[in-house]
Amino acid sequence: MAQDPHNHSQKNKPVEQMLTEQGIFVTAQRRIIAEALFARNQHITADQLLGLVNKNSAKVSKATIYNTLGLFADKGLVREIHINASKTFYDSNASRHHHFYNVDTGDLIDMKERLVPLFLQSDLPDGTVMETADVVVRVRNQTL
Amino acid sequence: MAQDPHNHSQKNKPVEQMLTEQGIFVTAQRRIIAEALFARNQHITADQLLGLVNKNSAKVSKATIYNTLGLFADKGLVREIHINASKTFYDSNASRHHHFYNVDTGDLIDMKERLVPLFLQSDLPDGTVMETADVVVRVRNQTL
DNA sequence: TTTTAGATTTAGACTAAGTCTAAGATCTTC
DNA sequence: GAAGATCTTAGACTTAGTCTAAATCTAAAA
Repeated sequence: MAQDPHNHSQKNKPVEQMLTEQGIFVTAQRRIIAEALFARNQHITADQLLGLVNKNSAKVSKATIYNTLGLFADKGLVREIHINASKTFYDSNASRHHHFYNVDTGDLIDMKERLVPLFLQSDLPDGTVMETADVVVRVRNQTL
Repeated sequence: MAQDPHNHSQKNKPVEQMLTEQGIFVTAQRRIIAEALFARNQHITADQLLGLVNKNSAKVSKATIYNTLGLFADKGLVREIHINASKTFYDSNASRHHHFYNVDTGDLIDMKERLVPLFLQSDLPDGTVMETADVVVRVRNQTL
């Protein structure tokens, strides 16, 4: 059940406030993870975040990284972007926007807002409500 | 390098023609896989296709299923739809359309064509060309 | 028709992202 | 501080997908 905090600039709030506003109980590990994750807008994998958080001495386990990213995603604080079966990014900017993925370089690039499609409730399958709308446009380097 | 055969009704062509038109050498295994895959419009996983093809006695190996689906995707005959890290569908209808994914039921549902966004070359990152544009809208069952 | 070289297929080992388990730690409230 | 809930953890486990190296197939040359 994703909330939609429309957190265009939540990165400026203390992470404690971000979490409590979404009804997330603040723990030491969640604070550490949130500090690392929301320090800036970034596209990061679970593994990269694990490394970042434990850079000097282990502080948070792999299971907690996954649990916490899942929790944050449920609450709408981060967005999961599934590129393929073995590449999932977490986007610390959860505001409404989408992505270009360069298959040659592996870069994930933000899409300009005007390119984002809108889906109305009436467009959805009967009896459903929207959770997330993800657009990934795969591009490759132009061959001259 | 995905081609775009715009194969709205390639399912009516003999599979041999579909493959040769895309420059794919026809082998026994590729014919078996293509027959099963393009018999109808379907969203199917690699594993399901492996089971379908080998229903009575083994005919095609797992490696060949993956290799062939990858080849067909490269040539634009099927579309890969990445739902999450452990769920990838192959869509035997490769024509331009997108999907709703119901997280409660696991159903993947075709999106009406008018909802499909368009991306112009000028919208893409500099020096890149579009490969595929995938839209997956995640929905959940409405709670009354 | 045999040879040859390249392409294809295969079994099964392997990889790695992510999940699970069950025990321990931590917090809340009485 | 005891009870009970929630959270964290190490490390085992699962599983989709990849890799490898040998065997097979194909087309066409000799």
